[in-house]
Amino acid sequence: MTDYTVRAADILLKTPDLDLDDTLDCGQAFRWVRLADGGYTGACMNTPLTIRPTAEQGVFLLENVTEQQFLDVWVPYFDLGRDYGELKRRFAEDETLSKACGFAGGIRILRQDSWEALSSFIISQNNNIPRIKGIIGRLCEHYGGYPTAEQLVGETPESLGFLRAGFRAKYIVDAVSRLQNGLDLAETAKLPTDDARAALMQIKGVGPKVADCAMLFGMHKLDAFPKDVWVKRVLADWYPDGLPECVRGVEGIAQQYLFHYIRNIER
DNA sequence: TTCCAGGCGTATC
DNA sequence: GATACGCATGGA
Repeated sequence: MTDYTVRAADILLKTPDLDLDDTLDCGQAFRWVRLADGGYTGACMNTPLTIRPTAEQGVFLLENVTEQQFLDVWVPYFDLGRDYGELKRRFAEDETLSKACGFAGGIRILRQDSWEALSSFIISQNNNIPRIKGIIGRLCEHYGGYPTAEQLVGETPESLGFLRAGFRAKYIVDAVSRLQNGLDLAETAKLPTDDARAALMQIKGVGPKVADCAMLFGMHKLDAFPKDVWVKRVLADWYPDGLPECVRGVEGIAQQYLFHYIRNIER
């Protein structure tokens, strides 16, 4: 379902069901910057990438990427092993989901680094997307890339004042401390979703919503279903009796289509 | 100016 | 367990 060719220092990727705006600017990752030609520049932790659409539908250029790097980093990052076409056909039996998939059919769930996702969504709480991007931008500028938890050891809410993250700074500090004292995100990712959620919620500032975002976007646990203010509206308006059968096991993917849909039609 | 944002901790019942 | 309120900051 996904084909690619090596072209000089670049990779030419041919894949259906990917749209860069839908996937890289839909509120699941906060570091991708849109370029004038519709391309994006960003990174997975500290592996940088510029990806651009080409004149041909469904064909993308990944610049300065080796074949090894493509296979090791970007195939998993863009979840290229999963058939989203098949998924959308399953979702089509539900009227609202069908509309959401029609609105932005090029959404994919990125496999982000677990620490980057966890810390990003700690920052996201009671915050808006432009400002989340600002805080994370200052963080990366200061550390010359997204800092690992180890790099943040020794920081205090005061020393992180330059982020202007407000009350969230102390939550980042607590997360770093937990990771230094036995909480292992790679091990947590192997737990059943309910157990992983409980483990993450030991961190101050991590409630059910942030935990589910960390699991969905940073651990690729597709049954995690983050309920933010927008998704609560979706549930109240369209699914008062619960989610449809067709999303079972991949509730998180459905969540992202619905989140993007309601955010863009209700404004 | 006021309201609100990909929520959560705390107090209170 | 449910509900009410404060919280840092800044975009709209």
